Amino acid sequence: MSNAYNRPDQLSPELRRRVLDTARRLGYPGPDPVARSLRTRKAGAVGLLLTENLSYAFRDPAAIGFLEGLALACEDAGTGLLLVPANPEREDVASVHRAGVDGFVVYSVPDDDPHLAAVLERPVPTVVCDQPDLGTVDRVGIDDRGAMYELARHLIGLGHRRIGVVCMRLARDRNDGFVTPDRQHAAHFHVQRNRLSGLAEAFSEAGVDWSQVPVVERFDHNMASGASGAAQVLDRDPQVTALICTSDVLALGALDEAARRGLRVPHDITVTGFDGIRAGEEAGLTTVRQPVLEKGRAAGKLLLDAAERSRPRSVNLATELIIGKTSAGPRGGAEERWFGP
Amino acid sequence: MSNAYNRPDQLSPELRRRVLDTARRLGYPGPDPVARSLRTRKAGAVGLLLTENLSYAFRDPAAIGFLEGLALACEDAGTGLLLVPANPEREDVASVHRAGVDGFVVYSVPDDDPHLAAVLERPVPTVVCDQPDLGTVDRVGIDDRGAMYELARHLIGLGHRRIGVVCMRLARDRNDGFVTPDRQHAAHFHVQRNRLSGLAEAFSEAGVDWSQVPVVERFDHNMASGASGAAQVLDRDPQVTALICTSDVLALGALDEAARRGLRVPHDITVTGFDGIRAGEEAGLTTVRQPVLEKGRAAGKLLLDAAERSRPRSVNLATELIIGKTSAGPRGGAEERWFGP
DNA sequence: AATTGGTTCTGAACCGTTACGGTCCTTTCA
DNA sequence: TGAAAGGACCGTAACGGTTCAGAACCAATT
Repeated sequence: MSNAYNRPDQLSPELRRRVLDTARRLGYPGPDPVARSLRTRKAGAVGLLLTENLSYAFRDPAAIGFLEGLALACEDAGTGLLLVPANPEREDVASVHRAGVDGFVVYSVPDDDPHLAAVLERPVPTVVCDQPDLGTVDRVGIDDRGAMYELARHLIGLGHRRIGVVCMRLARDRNDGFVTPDRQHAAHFHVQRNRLSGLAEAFSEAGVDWSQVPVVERFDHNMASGASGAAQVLDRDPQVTALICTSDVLALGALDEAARRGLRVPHDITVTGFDGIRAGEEAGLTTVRQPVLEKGRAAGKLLLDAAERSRPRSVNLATELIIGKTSAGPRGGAEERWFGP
Repeated sequence: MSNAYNRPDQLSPELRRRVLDTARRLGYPGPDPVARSLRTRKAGAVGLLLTENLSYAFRDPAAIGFLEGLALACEDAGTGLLLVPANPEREDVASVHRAGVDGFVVYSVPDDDPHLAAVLERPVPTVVCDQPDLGTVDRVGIDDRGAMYELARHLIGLGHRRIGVVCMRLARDRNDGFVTPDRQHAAHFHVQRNRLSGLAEAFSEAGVDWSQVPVVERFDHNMASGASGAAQVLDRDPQVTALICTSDVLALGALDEAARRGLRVPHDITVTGFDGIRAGEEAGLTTVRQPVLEKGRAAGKLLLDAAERSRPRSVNLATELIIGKTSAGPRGGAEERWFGP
């Protein structure tokens, strides 16, 4: 029976035809995929866990790029890609338990996320992305800290000392407002924590008292948040010469807010982002480009190669500092370069 | 055992604790989702079948919108969303057979696609989207023909009689070039066939000989195709006053090509699209807006409500004609309105 | 003391498939 | 002609859970 469908070489064409015929006559719809999966211990799919509402993945350009890369890798391997619903509001981990998959990719969730914990308990290979290295599972990411450090050095070189920062959410609780150093340090989102720490390091080295730098957090990740975050920084300190955003989406919002206030970029104020999305490129945004598609593809490859069960691997992809048209020396002041201590 | 995990009320807390304890001690990772699915006959996921490489879904704005809507519906229901790899090149239907899902959503595949046939053979509820009404399964879509007819009437009202068309692929075989009336009529992509037929009807009514209208087909769906398609039309007949594209992405490419040729839009030439994507909106494109997100959501709802197994439903969503800045009367000629026969 | 009712717990059947090993039949070669 | 070899076919045992019937137990009622 099974052979008739899956292994035509194991039986005569005669019998095969007869079996298939009667199967059809009896209304047999073909082998049941779930039963097959149980028996063969292969689900033919990998699960993707994201921190956000499923639909968010389709609204954030960087997430879309990641998904595209991951889908590419799955496609190559003929595997399905199961988007696991993990509503961050409810602590409903059942969806993770219910997912019939051969492995998980976990993309940018807070390190204390219960869904992540649930995934790690499942006895399947896992790849975490944009997360701290857990030591027990594969990881793919970038050097967020180093990349942001480099961007900061660029701004410092231009002469910026009085800056403001707009960042994405740092933890699972909503905190739309200024961020204490404590909260920065304890941030549960690995990516944001490292980007901020790269900034802090560079500016501290340049003699800036980091604890005095206004850092504004926004829970929602969209342009409106970038705009209102920028507004909050500018209201607190209208003298800032540079607005550093931890994502391009936020930076595009900040550009909107600058325009609304009649500030010319980069003459009156410098704005920078992070990610290297298309819309940012078109706006000439100074940013750090990260290979989002490659990240997704690498995660997929890592997961699907898990056959060679060596010890957990950790790959860092290269980033590139893009100097666009939104950064320049502080207004008025002569372009003052900084050459280190 | 099962009860200890899933039905805490069925046994004493004492026993439950003991069972869970020994389970942990024995390294039992919790109930196996696949085995559970087999027994309960519920996979907790819906499958999505697209005509294109999986990764394409993340590159086309309309597809992304659809996915977002579908993901939203799945999220509400706590179901997973399985992207089924259906490489259109290979006729490899196995992925459809292997998918452990409770139902399928089929999005814009050619009506002779073997994957679609495979889905229809599976004994699970199915919703087709942007497909002809099969009568046997639920359907969601728009009135492509009517919407395009309306757009055509707008152009006819502006005075356009000499037009060219750039459309997406009409069948599974690649045909980058002019399209015969036969091929138009026999097109396997329901959406494209109906959009073209809406155009043909309106312009025929206006006295235009449709068989003389240059219609160019492009297999790949991106801006470059739109540009080269527009170029091919303009090379054949430099006198056309309007370029009608069957998608916004193609239209944006056509705008590029017009600019390259020094044609001012809409003064020298009118360009129209279809879909109502963000980038088109920003470009002021005249187009038909269709509610892509709603389409996805409706498809998901239809599938997940399938409990009430009434007869197959068919829903049409409303579209809206958007008159942008890319359409105007033909150059030189006085704006000449057409009031019907 | 026996019956009733209710709760907690145990065991077995089943979901549909694939893997495996055994039987049977045919062919080949000494 | 008989033995060995090989191919085709078939039956059965898991895979790991859920469900459900009924056993066992305890308390309360007749």
